[in-house]
Amino acid sequence: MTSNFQSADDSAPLGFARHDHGTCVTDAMAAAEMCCASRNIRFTPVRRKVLEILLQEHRALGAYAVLDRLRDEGFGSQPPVAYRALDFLVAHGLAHKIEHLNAFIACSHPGETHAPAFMICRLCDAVAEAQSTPAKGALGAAARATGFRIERTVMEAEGLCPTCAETADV
Amino acid sequence: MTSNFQSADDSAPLGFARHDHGTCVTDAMAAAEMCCASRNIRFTPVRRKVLEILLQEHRALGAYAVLDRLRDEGFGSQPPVAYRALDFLVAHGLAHKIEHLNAFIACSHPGETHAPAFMICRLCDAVAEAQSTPAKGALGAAARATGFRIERTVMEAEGLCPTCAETADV
DNA sequence: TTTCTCCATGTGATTTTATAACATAACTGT
DNA sequence: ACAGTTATGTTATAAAATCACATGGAGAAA
Repeated sequence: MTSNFQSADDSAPLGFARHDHGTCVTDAMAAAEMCCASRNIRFTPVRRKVLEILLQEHRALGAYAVLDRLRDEGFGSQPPVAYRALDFLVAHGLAHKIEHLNAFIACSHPGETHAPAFMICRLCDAVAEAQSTPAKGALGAAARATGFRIERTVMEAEGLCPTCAETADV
Repeated sequence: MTSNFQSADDSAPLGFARHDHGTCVTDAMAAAEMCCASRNIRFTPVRRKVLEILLQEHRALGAYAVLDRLRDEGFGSQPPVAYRALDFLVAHGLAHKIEHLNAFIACSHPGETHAPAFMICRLCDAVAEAQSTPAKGALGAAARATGFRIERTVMEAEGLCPTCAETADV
């Protein structure tokens, strides 16, 4: 079990809006292929499969949820298999880790170098990715003031997505 | 093991700068007492002790590191003891969780409502707390644009603190 | 003061998340 | 074809977090 998994068909939340999920997965996979080819990094079957899983589910997925799906597809079934593929995807900007959830999600803007920021709905677990500009905000100012050299940022907002916010309202 | 614990004496990194650690701990504890009293919440011995531990260490500490110290002080030695006290402190703004490290740190600005942002040195693990202004940055703009209602933010910058940046430079 | 209730603590067991260590296989460049 | 490197598979274990339930203490109600 583990996967009651039907969102793969047509529409699913991205940025809290509905969209054509079928082409979105296909397009993203194609973009990832290109990205890996141009950078001479190896987009192996496990890695490809993991990205596909993340894209299809289109929400943050725990490593063990990914692993379940990998096992179903005939890949290795031990944690390192999933973690290694996920680490690869994260390292190359094809996926991101949501620290607050200990979960992973496919990147919405692959290719571009970017500092992602996430909005995470605490009710329905939908996740939207936005671009942050760390250097411009209060954090950037603090870093400049203290001499801290920023290499990577984690920006996650927890709250209510538009849909759940409406429902929650009295 | 577990506690080579001498930073409690005099000076330690806060905001990557040295400061009088003795009075800093005392002052912060006093502020916490006041804060709890005025809010009618119970600042019990375990909770007090955990905050004291975090303040003394003055860096991000894992729950199990805190637990080790609690045991040494004669408190319960099972994980929930530490997690419950930490949850309490976090819930009331007396401490924060650094998601990226699965660790906890005493708040530098207790009392004030605030959206903390952290700068975490990946070499020496020093952590500095700054104030962020989520509503003003790119995240706030994205939230307004999509209708997302932000309740809490996690902002963590990983990189090099001034000291380590110097050392790391060629 | 006694009792009741609520909240906090203590403890054992378990779940979830992540890594270490090592053997095998597959690709890369020569 | 070979050596060197990089990826995969597997066993085992570590680290982080929660569940479930018993006990204890403070304050309110009788």
